[in-house]
Amino acid sequence: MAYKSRVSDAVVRRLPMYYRHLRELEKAGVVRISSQELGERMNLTASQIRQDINCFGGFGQQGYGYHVANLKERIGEILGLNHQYHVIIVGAGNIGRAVANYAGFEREGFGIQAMFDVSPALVGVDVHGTLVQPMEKLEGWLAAHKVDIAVLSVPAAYAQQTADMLVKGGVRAIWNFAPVDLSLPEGVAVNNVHLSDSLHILSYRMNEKELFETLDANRKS
Amino acid sequence: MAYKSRVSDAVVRRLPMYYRHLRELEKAGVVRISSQELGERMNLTASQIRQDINCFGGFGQQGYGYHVANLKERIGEILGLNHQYHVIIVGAGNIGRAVANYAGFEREGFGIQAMFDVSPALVGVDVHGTLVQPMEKLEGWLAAHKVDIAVLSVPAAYAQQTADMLVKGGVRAIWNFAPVDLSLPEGVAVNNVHLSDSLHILSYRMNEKELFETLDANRKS
DNA sequence: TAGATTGTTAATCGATTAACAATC
DNA sequence: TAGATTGTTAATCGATTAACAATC
Repeated sequence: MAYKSRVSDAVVRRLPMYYRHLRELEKAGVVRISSQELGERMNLTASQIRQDINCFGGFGQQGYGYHVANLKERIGEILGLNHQYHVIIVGAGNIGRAVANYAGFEREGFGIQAMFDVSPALVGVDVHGTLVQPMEKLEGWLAAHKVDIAVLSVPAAYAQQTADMLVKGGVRAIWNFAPVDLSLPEGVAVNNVHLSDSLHILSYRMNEKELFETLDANRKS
Repeated sequence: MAYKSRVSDAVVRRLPMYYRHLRELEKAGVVRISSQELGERMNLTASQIRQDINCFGGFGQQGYGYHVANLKERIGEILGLNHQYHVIIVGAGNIGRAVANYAGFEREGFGIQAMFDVSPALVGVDVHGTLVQPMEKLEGWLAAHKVDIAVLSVPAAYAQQTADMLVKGGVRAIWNFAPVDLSLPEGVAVNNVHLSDSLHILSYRMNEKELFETLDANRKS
């Protein structure tokens, strides 16, 4: 039976945002906060915040609000940030290397164990302390090591077949940077970073007003 | 009066996805497609596809479906991909450089005109044919050149103030990679690529089942 | 013309907001 | 205790799906 998430995507997408704001508040020395205040800060309604948080339990206290450090901790746990993850990067191009060099992830428990690429020019190169291995070694690595998360940053044309190999090798989650909608079996988590989609949305937004002026004008005539 | 988008965010987020799939179909030599078939391919209902497309006009034909190349072209126009954009990159760290090196954008009309960074180690470095300039030159550059889009890839702590300077300098759109929710005036478009949020969502999803088993167990007791 | 498939209106479903009783 | 603010139920709003008449 397919596992059906109990929490809507809309809520899940807001969780990291809560975490970010709470971390900032904690750093700023704020001890308690009401849903009202947090809502003003984040541009959400107080009601929505209380609903969101209550998907996971009652972490507040009537008459008081939420304890910032505690709520941050709880949401961190909900996000799975209290675990350690073994991460590999498949595809050591611009994006793969940028992810590897991003120091923050290591600190948060996402430790990069290995990197792979097809290009002979990249094989053997040291990226942030990890040597790039040839792609042929990927299958063997998966057989010999536990890998929780794979960063998939290969060209679009190879993304699906590489993902299949990762899944067969026991990878539980794929952070997908290839501009492709992967089809994966139940139980394997994915999240996409579609850079070009994001840029296209930006260019849509900057032109929307003008676009509808044109469309409306055409409809009249 | 604030400009209110006529198209919901849910629809806008699907537009680049349509564009991607139609481009693939065109490349594969598919001439026409029905909303039914496209829906199966994209995991959407036929009804939703027709509703989405009709936000912008009737691009199909009864009894026939949609002409792939034509619809792709129309959606490209809707996304503003028929324009040329002047882009600058502010912050030449890992992400800024990865974006600069990504060849696809240049081809799509997003031409990188300049790059800026505070770090003396980066100033003067050639990134994909563009020399990194010191951050002090940013204000002058904005005064002297038309800039459509700024890629904002500076540390979180400097993101808002840098964005303010960009807006003052006439930038119409910000592609924000800093893990911050910027506050910007009406009329300036933003789109965020929050990498760490995305990774946190992934880690949530891979742990959700287990999380609720724990939460449910705790509730019983 | 008959068949297919859109464009569009109506029905349903889910997410957000409002309201308020519970309780710290 | 009185005041504040949550947790939670009910009302509203918007997005998705279904249905079907229009039309190629």
